[in-house]
Amino acid sequence: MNGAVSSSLMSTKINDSEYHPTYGNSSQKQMKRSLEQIEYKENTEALARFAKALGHPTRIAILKHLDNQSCCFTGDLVEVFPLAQSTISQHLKELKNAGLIQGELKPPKIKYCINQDNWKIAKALFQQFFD
Amino acid sequence: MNGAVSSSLMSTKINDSEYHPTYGNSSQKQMKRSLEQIEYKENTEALARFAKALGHPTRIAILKHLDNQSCCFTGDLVEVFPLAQSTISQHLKELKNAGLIQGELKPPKIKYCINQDNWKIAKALFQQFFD
DNA sequence: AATACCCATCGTAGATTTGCGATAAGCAAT
DNA sequence: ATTGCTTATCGCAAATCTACGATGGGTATT
Repeated sequence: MNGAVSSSLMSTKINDSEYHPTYGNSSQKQMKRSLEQIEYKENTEALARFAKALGHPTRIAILKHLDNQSCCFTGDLVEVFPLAQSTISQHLKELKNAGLIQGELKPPKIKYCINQDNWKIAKALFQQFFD
Repeated sequence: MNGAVSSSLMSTKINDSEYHPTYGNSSQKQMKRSLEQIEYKENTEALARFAKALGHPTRIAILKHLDNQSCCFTGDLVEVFPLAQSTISQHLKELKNAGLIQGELKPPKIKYCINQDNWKIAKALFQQFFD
């Protein structure tokens, strides 16, 4: 059901133990929050997921930079932004998990590019959402 | 400089003490975080701000609902979603602060609609972002 | 003025995010 | 095997987010 989107979203992931914001909740410990899962429509979660990834100016800026340069290395970004290398790396990870970018080993560096397939999906989702 | 966008974004707000995610930081207390403000390009923050507001499935669903019904009351949403009234209200507040919706007093209720002006701005920003 | 209705706001708890420095992990060359 | 370079991950602290119940505020109506 979420096949086309989610499966390709994860195409760059190494394993599945990555960050997954599960709305509703999968943990077993007692909570204040309602236990009942909220079921959202078809593309609602996918769109929210993309939006969440875009919800930080640094990540927007990274994507813009990637789009301009077509590709770049982590180190390039560290020089562009006044943020620690670990912080940049974390933002890259989130963008990767959201499926918006992909990394390619270019030893000793890692080259990041926009993930064009998912980019198109995201674009379509936003376009459709805004009518 | 951010005139056209930001000023209209705030058009539905009552006062300015609302939530403002200031990237970089305005508080004076000692922090681990870098004190230097990060300056982002023109529309980067505006886009991130819209994206952040869209970054939760419930808010996407609320907006879809508003778009279908063209308008609706808080109470309607409370019936649609398995969430507390206060939670719905909070999501509405965030959407309002982001400028995506606006409220109109319709005693004893409050009628929420899409803020068409800012909707167009957001749409344009995302469109331009995705090329 | 008091009531009733609807909704916002407050206060709180737990989860998540963001940031940093420090450390580990991966790969190529020596 | 060791070194060097690059990047990911860990562990922590502070801030923010999400959710709830409880309370407060505003606007008719009685």
